[in-house]
Amino acid sequence: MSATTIRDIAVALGVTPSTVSRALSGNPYVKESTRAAILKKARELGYERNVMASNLRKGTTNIVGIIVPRINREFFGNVISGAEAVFSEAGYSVVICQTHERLEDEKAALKVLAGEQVAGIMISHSSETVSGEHILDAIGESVKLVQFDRVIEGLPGSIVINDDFKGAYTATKHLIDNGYKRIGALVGFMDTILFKRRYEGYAAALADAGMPLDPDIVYENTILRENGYESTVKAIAAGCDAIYSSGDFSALGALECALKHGLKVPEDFGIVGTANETFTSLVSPRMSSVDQHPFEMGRSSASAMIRLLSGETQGEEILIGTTLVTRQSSTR
Amino acid sequence: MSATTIRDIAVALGVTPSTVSRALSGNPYVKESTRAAILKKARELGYERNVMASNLRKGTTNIVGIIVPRINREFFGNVISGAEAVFSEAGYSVVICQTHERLEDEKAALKVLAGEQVAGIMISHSSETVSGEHILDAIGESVKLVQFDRVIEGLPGSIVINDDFKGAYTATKHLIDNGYKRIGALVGFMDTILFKRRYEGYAAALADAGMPLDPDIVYENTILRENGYESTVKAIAAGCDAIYSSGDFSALGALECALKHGLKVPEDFGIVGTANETFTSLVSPRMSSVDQHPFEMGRSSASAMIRLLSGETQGEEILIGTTLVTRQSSTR
DNA sequence: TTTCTCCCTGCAAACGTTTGCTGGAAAGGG
DNA sequence: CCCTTTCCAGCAAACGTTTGCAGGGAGAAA
Repeated sequence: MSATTIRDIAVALGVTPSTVSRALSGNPYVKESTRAAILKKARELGYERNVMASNLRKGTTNIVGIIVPRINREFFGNVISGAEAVFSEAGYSVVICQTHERLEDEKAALKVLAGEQVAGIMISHSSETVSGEHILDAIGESVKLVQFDRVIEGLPGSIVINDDFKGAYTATKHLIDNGYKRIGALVGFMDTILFKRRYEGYAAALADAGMPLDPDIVYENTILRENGYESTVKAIAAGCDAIYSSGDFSALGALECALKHGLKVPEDFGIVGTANETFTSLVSPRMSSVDQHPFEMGRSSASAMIRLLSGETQGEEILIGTTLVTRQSSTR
Repeated sequence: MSATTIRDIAVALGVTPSTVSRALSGNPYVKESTRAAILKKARELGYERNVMASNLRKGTTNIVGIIVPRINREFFGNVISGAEAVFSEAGYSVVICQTHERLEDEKAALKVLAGEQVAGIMISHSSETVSGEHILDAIGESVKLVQFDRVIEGLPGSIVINDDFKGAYTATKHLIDNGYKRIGALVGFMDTILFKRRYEGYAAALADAGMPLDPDIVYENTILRENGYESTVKAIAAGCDAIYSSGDFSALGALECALKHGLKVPEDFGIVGTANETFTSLVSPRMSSVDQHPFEMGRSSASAMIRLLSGETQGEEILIGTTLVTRQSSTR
C-alpha cells in the first residue's frame, strides 16, 4: 500500500534508482529509449516524487511563505490569490501566516517559515513594524525576500508597491476636471511612505491646475469611516465641494456626511476614494475609487520572487499601476 | 555556515545523536541532567530541527492543506483566517490552494497536496464538484479530511457546516414578528444541500406562524444582485411586502428594486439577507443579515482536523450556529 | 589493433532525523 | 550476594532521493 518509489520503478525495469532519478529530472545523460520506458512505467505505477526526500537531499524546498497582517482583508486576500495562482503554476507551494498587525506575530511567523525551510518569503509588514532587523535575523543567506505594499527600506530582495502618487494625482485631477472648485483631502498617517505619496499626488494635481493647496482642508490620520465623517463635517464648514480620500472607508464616511447635510452627490459634492473595495460599487450613489489592482500586485510579487529564486535578478523595485474607476459620486 | 544539526550537539556533549533526538522530542527515557544539558547546548548553538529530515523519517508532515474555491472571497478569507490561527497555535503549517470553482483545479490541488505529503486536507468544494471519488483517489489511507460549508456526503472524516435551517428560520420569523404579511424568498440552487436547508427553514417559519407557503413567491437560482432585482420585481407585483434572501447580493438587488419602486424600507418593505457581508452594514438603509460566523467555522474546522490527526475521533459532524444581525432594512 | 572519446549507467555515499534493538549500570527485592 | 527490574544511552538501519565518481561499451581516429 505504501507509495511507489523510484526504487520500485528501477527494479521493475532492471535499472538502478540513479537512472530513474535522472530520467525523471530531465538529466540529459539518459538514453531516450530508457527515459521513455521509465516515464511509461512511472505513469503505470502512479509514481509521485516524494517531495520531502527530494528536498532533504537537495537542501531546498519549493515552498514560499507569505506573511500578511490579515488574510481576511479584501486587499490582502486578492494579493494572495494572485500570488498563489502564479506560484502554483510554477510548481511552488504557498504557506500563509498572518500577523494580526503585531510585530511579535511577525517574528513568530518568520521563525516558523525558516523552520519550514522555505525558499522565499513574501511579506507585507504589520503596522507595528518599523525596522527590518528581525527579518535579517530570521532569514538566512539563502532565503529570498519580496516585500509588497507595506515595505521597509534597506532590506535585500525585491519590492512591489503601488504607484500611489499617480493614483492620487489622477483622482484629484478627475475631480478638478469635473468642475469641483475646493477639494479637501482625507489622508492617512503621514509617516507611512504610502500615504505620504498619495498626499503628494493630491498636492501635485492641485498645483498643476493652478489651484491653491490649503492645509486647513487636509485631514490627517483619517482612515476609518467615523474619521471620514467627522473630517467631512469640518470640510463642508470650510467650504469644500469635494473630497479626495486615500481610503474607501473614510470616503464612505464622507459620503454619508454629505448626504446627511442635504448635499446632493455628485451634483453638490464630489467624492473619490482609494482601494476600490467591493462596497464602493454597492453603495448609492456608487462611489468612484482608485483601484490598486491587488490581484496584479500578487501576481507581480510572485513573479519577482520566482526571478529572485532563479537568480535572474538580485532585487528590483516594481510599481503597480492604478486605475481610477469613475462612478456616480464624482461624475457630473 | 551550514545549520547546526543534532550531530553537532551530540559531539559537543560527547553523546550520540539518538540521545539528542530523544531529549529534544521529549522521550522520557533520558536522564533529566542529560536533557537539560542538551537543551542548553541546543539553544546555545541556535539549533532548529530540520523539518524535512524529520518528516521524511516519520513519514508524515505537520502541514495541513486548505482547498477553497477562492481565497479572496470574504467568507473563505475569514474561514482560512480562523483556521490558520488555530493551526499555527498547534504547530501546523497551512498551505492554501484555490480551485476557482473548477473541478479540474480541485483535482490538481489535491494532487499537489498529496505530493506535499500533507497530514490533512480541509476542503470546501468547487461548484462543479458533485461526487467525491477524486477525493478518495487523491488522499491515501492516512490523509485526514475535513469538509466545510460545501460538503459531499459519503466521504470519510469530519464535516463542518452552518445551521442553515435555523438561520433561515430565525430570519423569516424575524420578518413575521415585524408584522410583514407576505414574505417572498430568494433561494439558491435547490440541489445544493445548503440552499435546500435554508429553504426548509423559511418554509418551517411560515408554517409555525400559520402562514401559507406560496410557491409563486419562492424564486430559485437567485443569488446574484441582478437576479435579486429581477425576482423582486415579480415579488412586488405578486403583492409581497418582504423578502427573505439566502444570499446578501441578491438581497441587495431586492433592496435596490424596492427603493426604485418607491417603496420605503423598512416601512413598506422588509428585507433580510444571508452571510452578513461587510457591505450589508454600509448600504443605506443598513441591511439585516444572517451572520454565518465564518471565522468560527475556520476555527472549528481546524480543531476538528486536529482531533482527527490525534486519533481522538474518526469523524464528526459539527454545526456552526448563525446569528441574525438585525439592522434597519427589516426593523420597524 | 590500439587508443581515445563519448554516451550511458551503476555504485555508494550522502541529506538529518527517528527508533527498534541491545546492553550496561544502577536499583530493588529476596 | 544473586537475581530481576528499571533506567538510560548507544548502534545502526532506515526514510526516498540526488549526485560525484567510476567504469563499460561502442565508435572513431591513428
